[in-house]
Amino acid sequence: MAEATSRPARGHYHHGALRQAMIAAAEDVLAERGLGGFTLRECARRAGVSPAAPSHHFGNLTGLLTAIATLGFDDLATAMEAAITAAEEQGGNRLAAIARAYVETALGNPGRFRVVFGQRDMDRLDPAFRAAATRAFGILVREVRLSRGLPPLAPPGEKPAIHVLEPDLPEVLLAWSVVHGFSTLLIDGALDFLGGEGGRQALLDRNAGRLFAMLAAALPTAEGLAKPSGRD
Amino acid sequence: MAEATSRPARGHYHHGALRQAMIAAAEDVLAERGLGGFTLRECARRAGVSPAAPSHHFGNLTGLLTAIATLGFDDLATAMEAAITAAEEQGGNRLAAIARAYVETALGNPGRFRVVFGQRDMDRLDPAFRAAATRAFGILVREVRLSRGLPPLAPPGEKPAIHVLEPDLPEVLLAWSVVHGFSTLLIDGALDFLGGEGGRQALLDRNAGRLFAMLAAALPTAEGLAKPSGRD
DNA sequence: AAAATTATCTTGACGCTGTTAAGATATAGC
DNA sequence: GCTATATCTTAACAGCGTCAAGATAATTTT
Repeated sequence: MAEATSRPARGHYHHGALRQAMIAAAEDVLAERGLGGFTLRECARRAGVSPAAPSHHFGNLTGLLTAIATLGFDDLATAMEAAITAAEEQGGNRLAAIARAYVETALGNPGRFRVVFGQRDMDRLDPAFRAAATRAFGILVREVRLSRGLPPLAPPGEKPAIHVLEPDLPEVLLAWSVVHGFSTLLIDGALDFLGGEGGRQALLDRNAGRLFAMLAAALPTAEGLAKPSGRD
Repeated sequence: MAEATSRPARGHYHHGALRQAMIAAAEDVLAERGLGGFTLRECARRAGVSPAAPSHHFGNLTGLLTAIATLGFDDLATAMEAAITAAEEQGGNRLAAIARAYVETALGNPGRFRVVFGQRDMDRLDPAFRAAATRAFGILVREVRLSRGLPPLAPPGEKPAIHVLEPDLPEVLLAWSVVHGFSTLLIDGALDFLGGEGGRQALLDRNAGRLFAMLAAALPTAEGLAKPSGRD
């Protein structure tokens, strides 16, 4: 689909919007063939340009993958925030909601998820990528703290200072590890031997409830400190 | 190192022990260059044979990676069992011990760990691989049940029937997800932005204690049920 | 408006990869 | 000692990412 986002106007030269066409092609290839079947030449082919063309926009393959990873991380954050909104309205557990959104996103496009977490060369120090990563991480930190009855670290909009959250780090790591681990185990096929009907999605549907409920219950609530009294 | 496990006796033909030489070379390459820098030709080069030679022993690259993955899974299981033994003698928490062993193994050779979990084409249905995977999974299931005060599913030595452990599946998934997620986040560099002294190993050392303690505490103990009656 | 500059894309080539077919050589069986 | 089989080499193939050089389009300058 999205043949090339815009055909070469007349001749062969000057695609015009190659950067976004390459990204669109890359997303398609990742969705169709996964990360293993992903090649720069195939993306260029779909965008209707020569293999050397993308170098002007991304430098090299690493640059393209970094761009994809940035978008992927952004979608991850967006999916989590949407899940929070939905949970707020329907009164569900917020932490379980973002956990579900995280795994669902990974399962929806495993190739892309693998790019986000650097299963192939990419630049983790790229500013845009770091910004997307920081945003998603900030959501997780905030929700973990809320789940424990603690106020957010900073007013929304500001990026959280990294060293400030040190005290909560183990709790955040627990939450992230659970959702990330479950995601990777699922998409890498490590759980396929469990069989059952419906494949991986069904495995998620069957176990997500209890799994994330245990996660939420595992985070120790801060009782005596701060304003809000913890329940339990 | 381990130049070729045994030099070509005289002429160029007939290495003699190519299979194990290839595996040794592959382990070296994975340790040195990681999965991204891993190639079949480089392994063949180190083993002192032509690029086409390994095909008689492994079929193709997938076959070699499957063999490596099998050994990797076996080592994972061995490390976990050794950790249990150590924890028994020193009175530590058994579940925390195998969790630590799992992450430590992953961090010790990330390239190999990635092969085990199929970041590159391999045959997950290979009998030897499945046996190794089942063994490691069996250890995890047993320890999760012990941690909850439940008896093992089957006498040691017999392979656990998969569908029997269904009731405990969420708990097992929680444990596996935590250790696997923490491992992959570490080796993929997703936590590097947290900075701190000592890098990833230090990050593990600093957080493993509370992280795995929370995991152990999160597994609900089976208090009154005794017999294998379903609960909840 | 014409010319010069810059950005963009093509062509062609390089060394690398995994895989295959055909031939050479060593080991094992008879 | 001859034959059969397993093992390895050589040579070639297509596909990969990348680079240098040249062609073309868009933009800016004059």
